[in-house]
Amino acid sequence: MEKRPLIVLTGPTAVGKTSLSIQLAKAVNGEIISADSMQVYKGMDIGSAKIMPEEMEGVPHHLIDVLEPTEDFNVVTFQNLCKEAMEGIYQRGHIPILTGGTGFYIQAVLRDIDFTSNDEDTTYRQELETLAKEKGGDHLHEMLRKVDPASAEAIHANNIKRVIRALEFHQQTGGRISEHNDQESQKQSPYNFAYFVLNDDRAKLYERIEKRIDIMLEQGLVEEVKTLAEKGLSRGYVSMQGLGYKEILDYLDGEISLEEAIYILKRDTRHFAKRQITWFKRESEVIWVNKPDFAYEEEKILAFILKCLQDKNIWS
RNA sequence: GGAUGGGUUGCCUAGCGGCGAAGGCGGCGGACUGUAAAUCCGUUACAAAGAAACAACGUAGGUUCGAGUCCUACCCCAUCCA
Repeated sequence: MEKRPLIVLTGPTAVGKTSLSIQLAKAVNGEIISADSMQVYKGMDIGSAKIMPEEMEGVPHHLIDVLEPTEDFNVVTFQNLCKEAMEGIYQRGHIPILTGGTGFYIQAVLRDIDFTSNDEDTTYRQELETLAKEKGGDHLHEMLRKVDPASAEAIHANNIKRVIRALEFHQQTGGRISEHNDQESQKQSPYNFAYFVLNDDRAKLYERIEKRIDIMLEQGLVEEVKTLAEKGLSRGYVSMQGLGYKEILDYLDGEISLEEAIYILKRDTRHFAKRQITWFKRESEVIWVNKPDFAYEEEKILAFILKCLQDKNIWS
């Protein structure tokens, strides 16, 4: 079977993915799928730096504004929605462009990772969470060591979320997540893809991040979060874990000053960008696009991307 | 001018005679396969392939086997009083 084409355009937060993605989509007659864990939520526009309809220039966008902030979102949901969107795009004879900064989500689709979807039952997970609170992370880690030593070796005892997932996996499937992960990591992508990572000098990137946050505040980030809070959204929700939301929520709750909230937001966004870069460095077959190499000119970057697509024979 | 508190590695801060100096922040690096904008780990004077040695305690002296820690003088900072 012939592999279908897929373009990935990603990079750390605030590098300028959105604007480039529009130009690219227009050049290749593509449709954009957002690989972003926050832009899926309605009413979370400013803090997630969501693209607005008037900025789309007629390019179709998918997976933006599809969930209420009260709903949970995770890789599996993303994977399903994304595949669905891709089917439609292929049927229309277009090429999907996966854009967004959530590396894990991109990987899930690109490598078609199998998450052995089990039921939605979260009681065991909740059990483990209370157990962790009562007996500590080391206790859970010991439990894991007994059923899946390789995972216990790989996952630090303090990383309770991942220890819990490994235990949950074992409980649900009877297998070991370490073995499952090994298998999945061998997989070849079912797509004929090109994976671009837009990047910039670290100092420049950090400058852009801080400037963007200042703009978000001017645009009314605090008001946006206040509106969400009035609807009953609190830190317990997945959506409220987003940068810009949790910090402002703390401010609105009177736990920290606005000044502190902004400081923390900027700092954590810098950290986040660094983590994204670390992720992309580890991904294989990525094409790095460093903005300074192109004198920061979007036309030059676009020309380079188009040339890569040709060389890779994406449309064969 | 006087009183008091203080000057420790990029910043904050611990230390109360054994310090080859703890911790936090920031910086840098890394992990990640159903919460991923989440969660977690490592590292951090300089030079070096590595070992050893040397590298931060305002300055200058002194006491002591040994001083960031005690004493003296001086410089600077903060607060208060004139």
